[in-house]
Parts: sequence; C-alpha cells; structure tokens
Amino acid sequence: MANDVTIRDIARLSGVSYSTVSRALNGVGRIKPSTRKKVMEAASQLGYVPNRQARSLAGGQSNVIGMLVHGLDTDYIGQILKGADEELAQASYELMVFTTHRHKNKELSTVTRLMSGLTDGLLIVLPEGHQHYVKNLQEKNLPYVLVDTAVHSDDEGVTVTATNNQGAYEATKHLLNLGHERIGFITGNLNLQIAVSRFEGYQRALTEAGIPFDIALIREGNFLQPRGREAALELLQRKHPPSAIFASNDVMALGVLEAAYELGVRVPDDLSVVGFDDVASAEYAIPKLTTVRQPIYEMGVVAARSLLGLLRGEEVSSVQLGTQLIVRASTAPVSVVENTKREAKVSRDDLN
Amino acid sequence: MANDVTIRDIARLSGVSYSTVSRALNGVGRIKPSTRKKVMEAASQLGYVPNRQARSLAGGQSNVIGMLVHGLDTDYIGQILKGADEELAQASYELMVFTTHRHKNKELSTVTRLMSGLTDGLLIVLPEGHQHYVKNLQEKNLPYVLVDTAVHSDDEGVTVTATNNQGAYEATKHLLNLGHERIGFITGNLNLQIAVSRFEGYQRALTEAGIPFDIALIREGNFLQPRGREAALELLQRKHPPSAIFASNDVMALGVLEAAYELGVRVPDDLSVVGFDDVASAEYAIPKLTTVRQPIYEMGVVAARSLLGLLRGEEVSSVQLGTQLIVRASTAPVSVVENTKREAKVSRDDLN
DNA sequence: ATTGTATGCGCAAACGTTTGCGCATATATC
DNA sequence: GATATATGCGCAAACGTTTGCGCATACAAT
Repeated sequence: MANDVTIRDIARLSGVSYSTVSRALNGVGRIKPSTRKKVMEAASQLGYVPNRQARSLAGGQSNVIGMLVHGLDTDYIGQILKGADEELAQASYELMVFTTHRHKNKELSTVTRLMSGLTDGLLIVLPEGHQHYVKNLQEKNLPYVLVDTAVHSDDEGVTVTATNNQGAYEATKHLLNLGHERIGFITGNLNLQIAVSRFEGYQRALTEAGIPFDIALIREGNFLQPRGREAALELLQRKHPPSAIFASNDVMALGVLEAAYELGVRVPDDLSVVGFDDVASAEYAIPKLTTVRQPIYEMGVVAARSLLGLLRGEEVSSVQLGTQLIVRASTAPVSVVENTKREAKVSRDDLN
Repeated sequence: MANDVTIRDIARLSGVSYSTVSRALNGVGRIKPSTRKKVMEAASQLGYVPNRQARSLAGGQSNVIGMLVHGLDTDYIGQILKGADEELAQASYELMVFTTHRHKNKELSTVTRLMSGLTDGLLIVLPEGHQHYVKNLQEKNLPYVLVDTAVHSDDEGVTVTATNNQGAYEATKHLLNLGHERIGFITGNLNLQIAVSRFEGYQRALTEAGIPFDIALIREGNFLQPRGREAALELLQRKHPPSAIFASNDVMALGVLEAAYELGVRVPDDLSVVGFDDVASAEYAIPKLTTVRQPIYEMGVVAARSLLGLLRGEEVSSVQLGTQLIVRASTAPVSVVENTKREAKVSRDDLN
C-alpha cells in the first residue's frame, strides 16, 4: 500500500522514460542492451517489485496461475499442488488456489470471468464437471491444462493423466503371480473415468491369465474408507472368500485392512491386499500396504510445465505418466491351506 | 480477456453514471435506495463480475486474502486452508496460497511487497520464522493473523492457537487414570513453541499426580514418523519399558505403533499409545489411535474470521481454541501382569 | 551528400475501478 | 418565500502498467 517503488522511480534514477523501463524489464521491443542493463541495475537497486494488478490491467501478464480444485482436504490434491507450485516458482509465477465447491451456487461463468485477467492460465484438477468450465475458458481463450481427468475428445484440451489401466493391470498380475486366483475388486466411483480405467486394467489381467471374471468378487466403492471396509466385510464373509482384495485406492484399502483386523483375518497370511495411489498413510499402515504408486507430485510438475508451454504459445500435447507397483508387506503368496480349502469349496460357491 | 462487462455497461443499462454504479455496488457514499436497486438489477442481469485488479489499483479492496504457508505437503495445512477457505467464501473473498519455501532465496521484502496490493490481508501459517515477515507487514500496514504460532509479545499481532499445553495435560491424565505410571514421551521439534507447550502439559500432569519426572522416559522427536518409530524402539527395548507412550503428534504415534508391531508388543494390551492432532490416518490406524484432537479446521475458520474483523477495522484479540481428547482403541488400563513386573523391576531400573 | 532503413526511445492512451470535489435538486428552517 | 442544509449523482483524476505510434538518431546504400 505504502510508497512502493514504481517504474517511474526507476525511470528517474536511470534517466530514461518509464516506457523504456517497461520495455527493459519485459525484454520486449527494441532497446539498447546498455540501456537495458542500466535500467535493470536501477531496478534492483531500488528493490522494484512489479505491481501485478497494473500489469494485468494494462494487458500484460499477471504472472499468476490459478488452480481449480474441488476442495483441499485430501493429501492427493496437496501433492499435485506442491508439484505445480515448485515448477511454477522457477518461472516466477505465483499460484492461486480456487476451490470450486464454494462457487457451487454461482454461475460457472462467474468463476471463469473472475479468473481471466486475474490469472494467465489455469490448472484444473476436477474429477468431474470439468466440461462445464472448458467451453467457457476456450471462449475467453484462457489457457488451461486438465490434470488427472479423462476427456472424451482431443479438443477438450491438454491433459495430464496417469496410466490407471496399466497400473491396475500390473497390480492384478502381481497377485496372480503370487498364486491368487480369486481376487476381490473394489471399484472407485464409476462416474469417474479413472475408476473405470482401473477396473478395466484388473479385468484385462484376469482375461490374459485365463481366469474367468467373477462378478461375485466385485463390489462398487466410492474411494472412501468406510465403503472400503464394508465392501471387504462383505467379501470376506462370503462362504468362499477371495484370497486377495484389490481396492481402487489406498484409502479404501485401509478400510480393507480394518475389516480384516475386525474379522481376525491375518494380512498378508490369510489375505493379500493391494491399494492404488501410494498416499503417505499407505506406508504407515500395518502391515505396510502394497500399492500402485501414482506419480501425483510429478503430475503437478508436468501439468505446470505444460501450461507454461501453452503460455509461450508452444504446441503442447497431452501426457500420460507411468504408474509403479510398490510391493510392501500386505501381499504374500497364497497359502497352501487357503488354496486347498478353496479347491474343496469351489463347486459349492459357484452356485452362489 | 474478452468482452467482459464493466461498470460502464451497467451504467449505460441503468441510465446512471459509472461512478454511481461503483457506489451502488460497494454500498459506500450517499445513494438513493431506488437507484441502488436499479443498478444492482442491471448488474446481475448483465452478469457483472468486478475486475479485481482494477479495483485494487484504484485503491479499493482486492477481495483476495493471501495465505502464507511453508509448504503444502501436510494434511494439517490442508485442513487449515479448508477452514479459512470456506469462511472467506462466505464473505466473497478469494484465497490465494503462497508457499514461502519457494521464496527462500529472495528478499523477504519482495514477498511482502508482492502481496500488498495483491491481497487485502494475510493468514500466516508458519511454524517458525514469522518474525521476519511481521515487521515488514506492519510497515505496509497489511493486516495479518498468525495461525498456530506462539508469539513472544502481544504487539506481534493477532494469533489463533490451540491449547497445546492443556491438551497434552489431559492426554497424560487419561493415561494416569488408566493406571499408567511409567509414561514415555516423545517430544516434537523443540524449536517450536507448540512442541514445548505439549511437553510442559505432560510434565504438569505428572507433577500434579505426584509422579516424579523421569528423564529416561523422554525422547526428542521431530514430528516425523521414522523418528517416532526409532524413539519407541529405544523406549520399548529398555530393561524396564514404559507401559504407555505419548507422542507429540499423530504421525510419530504411528511410528510408535509400527515399532510395537515390529517388537511384538501388543497395543493396547501391553502398551497404550496416544498421539496429538487427530489427523485423518489416526482413525485408520490399527488399532485406532487415541489422540488429542486439535481443531485445525476451526483454526482456519477462526483465523479467517479474525482477519475479516481486522479488515473491517474492528478490534480483534487473539484466540485460543480448545483441544479435545479422543479416546479410541490404542489405550487401555495398564495390565496387572505388566504392573507387577514393573513393581519387581523398579529398583533395578532406577539405576539406569 | 542524399536518401532509405533500422534502431532506440518518449508520449499518451488505455485497462476498470474508486473517490474527492462540485453541482443540482430536494428537504428543512426560519 | 428565502436561505441553509442534506442528499444524490456526475466529472475527472488517479492507481501502475503496457504498447501503438511517432519522432530522432545512427548507420548503410546509393
């Protein structure tokens, strides 16, 4: 608020006009290198900090990137934020976080209008409903990148996603390699493309192994822990329970561990459990959770990098980042006892 | 960027001058109620969204609140953010998150200068180093609220904190009531005032119960999980281990659970464990963790509310929010066996 | 030497808003 | 009914920046 140094102050000190100062600072237009140097020195001597509002008002860049998230309560968002933040910092962009739930009752156009001008570009991390924004943003030609969001057609924009299908495939294969044949699966919220992809990866691995897909081993989940617990309770209390459960995310997998603990089912002795994401608590779980690491931090980094590319006017294409199976203590070879028990029961259970 | 509606458009539609529109919108200055109504209607009809940069440039408010955090990787920050965000949303303020680590190499004045103008006020959530900012902000008279930060003198500003001392006191008392007398304690990072407060609360409860403070049961921690595990391993492998361990935060308590698991020490049968914070994973832990719930979400809410008060020019005083003991499954009465074993060994161990 | 062209820089308008000042009208006071 | 006061509104300046345009100057080509 108080006596901040402006480009006029720099102009006075360096003996040029303020428009020259602007050009020197931004490196645009013709300017004599020596003049530029002189101006830059004066600027740093005075400790000049550009006024972002004035800059953006006058049609320049605001050097602020907006990030649209639905809420801030998950570790998942935090990681993406962190990745994006650190990448943007290097390009001296500030990051502004907007939560969308708060605007629920407002018009979408309000949100986008608010942001154009305020921000130079947007990182959109919305599991659903992004379509509503996209059209608006394109009209305003505000550059944006969709993070962890599957799109239906290419012209919805640049996306950064993870190999959900492949990750689930590999996790399932890991269980198959351990000798598991009856593998329970708890889906995510199937409205979300990522949940569908993971489910498909699971099915693909089974098919490839020649194991018939058994609908009785599938439970629909919602990515939340209580549902993971309930689903696991159901699966484990069946006459012929699975020897492994693959949950579509770690939080639900923790619910599976909880259910197993309640029922006295030992993990990994009696039951192998696999999650997805590799959130922090996956490593703190007891036993430590085998999971598919999703490079969420890197997704933030890559998304930021892509957006910066768009801002520079470059051609940017969508990116899919690889997932990685992290084998910890919650998976083990299927026990022989379990195995024979299953063999004996299999005919009866099939009627179920 | 594109044809946004400005106050001049509203002026044209409602047949008044644009300065009248500004006054109507902001509710300042004299204006005829009927005119005001007319303007407001025109504004909403056109879907007007104020241009924040212009507003702030012209000396008005930006309606943006900045939040200063050191990083975004913890659930803890996420909760505060969420609380502040939702409170600010109601007052139609936007929240802009700045991470400070990124500015490490820059001058502090750069950060504060950047923010004045861009933001109307600041929420500062920095466990340490806030002093450097405070002076700068006061000079610029940018209102701010310090969250979860102990200050040394009142004129450092308004703070919102939790009753760390009392919370630790109650947790310790809970263990004492269960019959525990040898209670291990893992401190936080003792550079931080909150860690010191928790330690003092622990000591206060012991003193009050007439139990001598035993330095051998104290381990210095750092609020991180691996250190919690190591500290617990040390304590549990003593000749005469404690029957309970109180860790200064949940993450370290999870480390304690891990250590107990590794050593085959059953929780809560052989060892009671208490944490502090009540982070999400405290409830997912096995067994579910008894902990001191810190109202971090509410701290965000209250901090935002306080800041809004400051912006309105009100007199605002610092707030201390209460903590709450959440008893879950990781604590139990000290076992008789354990008890007798202790009695028998106590003389020998005292030499240690 | 003269013209042409490239280069360097300044002037002023523009971005959308707030707000002090002044003018006109309405209301109150005698 | 004249004067004083309150109220409602418009004008224009200001906030700090970018940028199109135009003017000088330098250098190259003729």
